[in-house]
Amino acid sequence: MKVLIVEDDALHRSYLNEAVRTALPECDAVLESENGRLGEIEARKLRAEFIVMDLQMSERNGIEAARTIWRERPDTKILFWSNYSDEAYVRGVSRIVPEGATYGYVLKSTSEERLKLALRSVFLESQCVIDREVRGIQQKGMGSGHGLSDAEYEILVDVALGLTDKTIASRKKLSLRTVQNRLQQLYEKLEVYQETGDDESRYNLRTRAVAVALMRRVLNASAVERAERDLQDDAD
Amino acid sequence: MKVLIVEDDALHRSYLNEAVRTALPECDAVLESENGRLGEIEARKLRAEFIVMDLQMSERNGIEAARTIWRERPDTKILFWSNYSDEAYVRGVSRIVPEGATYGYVLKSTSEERLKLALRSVFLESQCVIDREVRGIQQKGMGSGHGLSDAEYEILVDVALGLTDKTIASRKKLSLRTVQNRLQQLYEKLEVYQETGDDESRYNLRTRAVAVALMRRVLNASAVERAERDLQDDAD
DNA sequence: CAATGATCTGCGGGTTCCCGCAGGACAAGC
DNA sequence: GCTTGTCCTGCGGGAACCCGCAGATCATTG
Repeated sequence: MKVLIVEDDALHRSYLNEAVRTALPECDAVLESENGRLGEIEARKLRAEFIVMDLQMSERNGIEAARTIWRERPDTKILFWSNYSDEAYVRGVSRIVPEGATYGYVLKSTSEERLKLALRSVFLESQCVIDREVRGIQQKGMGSGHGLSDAEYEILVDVALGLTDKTIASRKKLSLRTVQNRLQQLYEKLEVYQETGDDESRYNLRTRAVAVALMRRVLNASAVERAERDLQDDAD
Repeated sequence: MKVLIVEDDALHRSYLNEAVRTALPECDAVLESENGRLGEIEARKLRAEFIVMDLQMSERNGIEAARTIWRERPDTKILFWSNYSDEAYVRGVSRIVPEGATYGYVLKSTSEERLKLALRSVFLESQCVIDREVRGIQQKGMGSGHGLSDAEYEILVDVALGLTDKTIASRKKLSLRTVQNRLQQLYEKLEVYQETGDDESRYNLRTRAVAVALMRRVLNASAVERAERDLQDDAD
């Protein structure tokens, strides 16, 4: 049994290494990579079955790395180990996990016990382990209150990329008006409106929505980057 | 001599603690806070002269904490200790450092030696120490090539907040047309234009500029948050 | 002084956005 | 069947945007 660690912070890397060794005595090799790009290569070379991986790394972040790894072998078990439970990351992860794959998502702030437990649960028992806090974020998506539906999130990303309504319409095969309707929904969900209708201090709703999404951590730079690549890709 | 550590990651916190104790044997107390808000309170209570502090923390980030601390006692010596050298952070820091204050900016990836050296230089010799990599980013601002001037950065932030041209004009006491001119400059610097002028795949320049700035790390969520607070403040 | 350049400002137009109103498609329920 | 609800679509107008053209200010330089 071999475990691959993908993490760019040296301190956390050695901490993880130690945790893996003590939590999984049946493991006979622990490999390390220090960013997503190297992680992918190592995983391919190793045919790794068990990976624990950071999100937010410099070269290529965890989500992108995980996506290509899972594309090659969907049965790989991956434990994500992240600083934050931002909606953008949580959404990003659950968007790429293949049908029936087992994975975990634990925060770096959780205790060593919980981490070790998660390692055993995910790797040995093929059980998905998601931190309570992360779970909360995940469900906001469906909950009636605020929290964006998939359609709304999609359009948010397109807008954040800087596309026009018309472009979005043709990409998504929708009428212009439909796109604008969805934008309207999005504005409501994000509670974006013209503010003091007076004469001053108005907003450009489109960019304001992006700002609010950023501040609420619904969106972040790496989500935009991922969308950008997808855009370049299907530009053929 | 007392040193205050403000850092939300437990591992890094204890690593820092150790580094401070060995690098500064003349130091007789090392205190710790685990986010910006608590750090401010602790600094005030302690009348701390020496602080080493993380940027990107949950409750209140390092830049905001440093700003209030420096407002109360501008002679406080602060060593920033950050994961990234994003332009947004570098700019954020140099924007708040008071006249003649001494500070440092080192990356978490630098060696233990360099860290200890920086601790001694900043705290004992009142010498500013800025990592080479960070320095590079800092100078891009003035360098002829790309890299935004202050005027351009200012307008970028206002746009990213979601303000209208007109609103920006009245806030900055400029004519509408001037604001639009600066936007034009900004678009050029960010290399943002309509792309394939054909019929498809056009951009909304305004939001596209924000997207590009995000991807180039000129802007990030906390920069937007800071701007948002400033906006609320001078709304009187 | 004249000349050059950078910056601010106004005008005018074409385009895009924001959004109310209104009609059509389709499903669920009394 | 009729109603109610949700979603997509078109029309039209007012506002905001992008931007070329042009005049005005101000600093620098030969």
